[in-house]
Amino acid sequence: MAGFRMTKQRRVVLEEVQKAHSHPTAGQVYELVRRRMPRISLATVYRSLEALAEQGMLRKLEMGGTQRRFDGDLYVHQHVRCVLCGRVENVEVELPPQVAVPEQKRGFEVTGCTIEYLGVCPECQADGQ
Amino acid sequence: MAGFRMTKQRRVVLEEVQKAHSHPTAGQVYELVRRRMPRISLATVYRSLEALAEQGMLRKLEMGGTQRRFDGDLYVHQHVRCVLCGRVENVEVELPPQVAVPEQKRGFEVTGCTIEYLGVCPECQADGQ
DNA sequence: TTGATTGCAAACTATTTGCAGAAAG
DNA sequence: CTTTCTGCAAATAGTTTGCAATCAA
Repeated sequence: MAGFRMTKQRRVVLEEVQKAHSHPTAGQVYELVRRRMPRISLATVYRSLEALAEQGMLRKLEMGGTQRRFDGDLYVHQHVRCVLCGRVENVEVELPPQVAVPEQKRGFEVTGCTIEYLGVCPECQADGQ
Repeated sequence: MAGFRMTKQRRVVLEEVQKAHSHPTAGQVYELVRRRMPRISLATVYRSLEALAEQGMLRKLEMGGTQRRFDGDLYVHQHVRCVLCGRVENVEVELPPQVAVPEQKRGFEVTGCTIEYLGVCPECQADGQ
């Protein structure tokens, strides 16, 4: 449970998530990393993403949609997700305190608050026409 | 694509989601429905939930976590999700207009906004001690 | 050295699909 | 009747796990 080791694989996974300014899924990270390390396994990518998120070096996005996504940008922000293609982009939202501040709700000890906007991204708007 | 038929199976699925004041997953709905219709198949439950959501008779929750959840309560509200057990409860949140109102964001045509609180539910708090 | 990590393959979980027969309208 | 729906079984998609070999500290 203790010693986290920064292996070559984990370093590459981290770098790729950071420079992908998209919010890649594990599969997408795998494809990116594979260009530099063809022999890495998908399982290692999953385990690396998990371990890096646990270290707080990247963020695992807790949002709707089927697949999990990862974000190398640790600055606090919210997201818009395209309901058609699943693409996720950052948005700056002024969160008024009565929304943002974690508090007791229904007996839950609240630790976080996520705002997710849903919509149609520019590309899908174009495709739709 | 057109004619929706209210079959016996769909009626039971709808009733069970409505009276379960939890926010059941497809598997949970299957278990509930099976008590009244032992021969129903899981595939039918999935297809019924999908069809009923498409009719607007229940709501498919777009939120974090592994499994999809369904909500028979059509009144607008937000949710708290337990990060340990996945349980979801309703919360009333006053959404200030600058947060709630769909608008253009990053070129997206925004159609909705979800707020999800994350935390630890009372039961898991007790277990943790 | 020694516990943590990797690659591989197999296992799992949640969900979807093809199809022939059954039922709704 | 005709079209939609159901049950079953098989197929997918995404993610996780067991294990022996390998590597970081």
